Amino acid sequence: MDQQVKKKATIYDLSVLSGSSPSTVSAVLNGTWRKRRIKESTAQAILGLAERHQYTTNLQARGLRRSRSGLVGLMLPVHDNRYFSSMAQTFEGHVRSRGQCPVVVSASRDPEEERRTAETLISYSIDQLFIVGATDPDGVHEVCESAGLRHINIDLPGAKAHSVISDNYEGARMLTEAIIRHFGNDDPLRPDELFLFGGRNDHASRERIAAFHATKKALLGDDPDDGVQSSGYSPDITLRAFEAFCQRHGKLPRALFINSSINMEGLLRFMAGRPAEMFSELVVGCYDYDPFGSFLPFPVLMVRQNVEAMIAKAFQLIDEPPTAPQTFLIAPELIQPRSALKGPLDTLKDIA
Amino acid sequence: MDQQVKKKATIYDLSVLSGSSPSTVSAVLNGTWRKRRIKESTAQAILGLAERHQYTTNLQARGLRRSRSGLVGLMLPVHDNRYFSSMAQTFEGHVRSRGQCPVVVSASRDPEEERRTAETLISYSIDQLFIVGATDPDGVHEVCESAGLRHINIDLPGAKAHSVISDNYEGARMLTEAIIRHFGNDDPLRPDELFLFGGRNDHASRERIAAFHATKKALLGDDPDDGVQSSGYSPDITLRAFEAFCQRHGKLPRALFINSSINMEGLLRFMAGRPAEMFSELVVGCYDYDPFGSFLPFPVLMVRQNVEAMIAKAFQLIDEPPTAPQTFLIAPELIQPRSALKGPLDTLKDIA
DNA sequence: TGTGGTTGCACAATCGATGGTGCACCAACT
DNA sequence: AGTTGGTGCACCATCGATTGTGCAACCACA
Repeated sequence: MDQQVKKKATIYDLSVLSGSSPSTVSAVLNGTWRKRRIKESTAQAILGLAERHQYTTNLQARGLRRSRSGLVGLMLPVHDNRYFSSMAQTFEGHVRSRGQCPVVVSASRDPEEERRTAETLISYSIDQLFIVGATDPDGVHEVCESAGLRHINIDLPGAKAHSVISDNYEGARMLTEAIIRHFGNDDPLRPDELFLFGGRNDHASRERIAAFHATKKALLGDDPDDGVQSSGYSPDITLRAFEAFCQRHGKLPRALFINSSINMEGLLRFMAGRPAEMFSELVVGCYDYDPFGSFLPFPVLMVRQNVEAMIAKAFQLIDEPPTAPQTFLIAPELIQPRSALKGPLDTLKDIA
Repeated sequence: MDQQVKKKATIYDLSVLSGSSPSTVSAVLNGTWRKRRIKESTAQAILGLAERHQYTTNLQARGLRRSRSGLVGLMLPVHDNRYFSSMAQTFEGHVRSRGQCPVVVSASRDPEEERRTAETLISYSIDQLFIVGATDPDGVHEVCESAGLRHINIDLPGAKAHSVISDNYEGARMLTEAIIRHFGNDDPLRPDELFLFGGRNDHASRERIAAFHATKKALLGDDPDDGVQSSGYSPDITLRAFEAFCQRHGKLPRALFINSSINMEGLLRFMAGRPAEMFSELVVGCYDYDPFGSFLPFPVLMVRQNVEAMIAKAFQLIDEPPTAPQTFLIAPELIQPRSALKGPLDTLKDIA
């Protein structure tokens, strides 16, 4: 029964208790004591005291002095999405294995919020910032740059810092081809039976749309002008796009290329309340992998972006001495329908 | 073209530039200047300077002085799961609207890691900690308590701090009943045709299992002893549980109660590679809601825990003066198959 | 005994902001 | 003239750690 809200022990407390100076205590506790030629026995004594008094370093004080914090930031567009949440999961593993503290925040795809968020993190002297799927990566770059903060873009590239992104063109090419081939030669797909939903004016969408277009043209001979229905990264807008489409055409197309799992949720909303039969012939390709999405009642081909490789590459790059900004492509993988892949959670141990 | 890595401006820089003292600058910049009877014109001058020199407060310094940081922590078991990631999303909204900075980290359901993580966050002087689904809430409590940190349990209750959890008994009761009723009277379910998979020795699992048991008994007259197959919170262990079950019984039961979406992923793994027909008669109830999970090729009844209400209640409690630890139940909701509900992302604006 | 090299540590400045206290100055009033 | 009561701000200690520097004490050796 110690006193309830006992103030945390500081190096000064330990200094008094041990009879050493605060600087000695500090050196012992942060591991630099050999360099400072502190006697082994002194060190042991202080370590013992620290243990007994449950000393923990005040990291704000250390951070202030060293002007870095041991925090490493990950800025996501949103949390609530398997693609981004698996990034967070993977990121955490990397950061922890380096003995630092991960900090994950989201910025809602709002350029203003992205910059504000970066600024806030900088005010806490974070050591590095991983910028995922930013709407305005170069805006965030400015903020980081002027604070001398190491940073890197992931998922969506910027012009002013290194970027690690998935090979969206190749992924979309594979996906489009797989959708088309799925129909075989008996009843082949016609150009006006395959539409792309989702997407926005960002690099990933542009690449995917370009590959979609080119692949359709190459394999089906044509791609009508209205083959792409932009609907941002919003389930509701995507829902409305499907409704509008049905209004115009009387039915859904036979095949869909869906730009992201978020747009895929728009399709779910469209399905809700409509008879399952309406979708029994549908074939869907979805850029992004979601285990549940892979088992829907119609064939869903998915593209799994290689999150582990992207994060690993990003960590490698962020430590290297700076060079001219470059974009690195990571190959994604085509996933067949009804696939339940392992994810970052599988590395955690669990008990039954 | 300022110098590349210009040091950030401090109140001392502005103090020199403005001819005022650092304390005056500080007061102006943190908004306490009226209380300190600083002249309006002085304040304006300093604010102008701050603007021009892109001053931003060093939050580590402020945090050191005030011994709090403006950071609010959320400790999750894992990120990569829609239940927890929607918590993170909702949490962020609340924290930001209070002008603080959210920090989301995961602790892998490992009691040791949970305590370490809490300790790290405390070392950064976070202001509050929301502990979600902790394996050892009371262990984390000790750590927080002895640092005088306000904290609250969510999803899994602790004995030593307030807890906000979903009403697992009632949720599981509704779910079990809905599964049973789903079969109607033509070909009613028999007691040995409904099994529970997943779960562990935590409060939520125990409640759900109890309700499952009681409801089965009440509606079907009996519940055989092996009606519950614990498999922790791991897709792979759950997969193996399904395989073992099939080994023993030659087939899956007609109906499944699945303890969480993580265990549900175990079912997906079991489905992968097996013929779809094997599951055409299956009826599943899943505790947790996942939009994609709701549209699987067989009926999936789901229980959506009311994340928004839980987080809101938690924020309310954490600000109240402390009283004896209490557990608050939040009613979950039974979700019919093929439902695509709105989530926290729907509050974000998006452009097409 | 004097010189030189090590050992082992203490001293003190510093990181940037905060907030209690004190004080000069001026106006108004007795 | 002396007292009272604002105004408007400056001074300075403080939060807890880090780190460059200085210096006694001791040993060895000539």
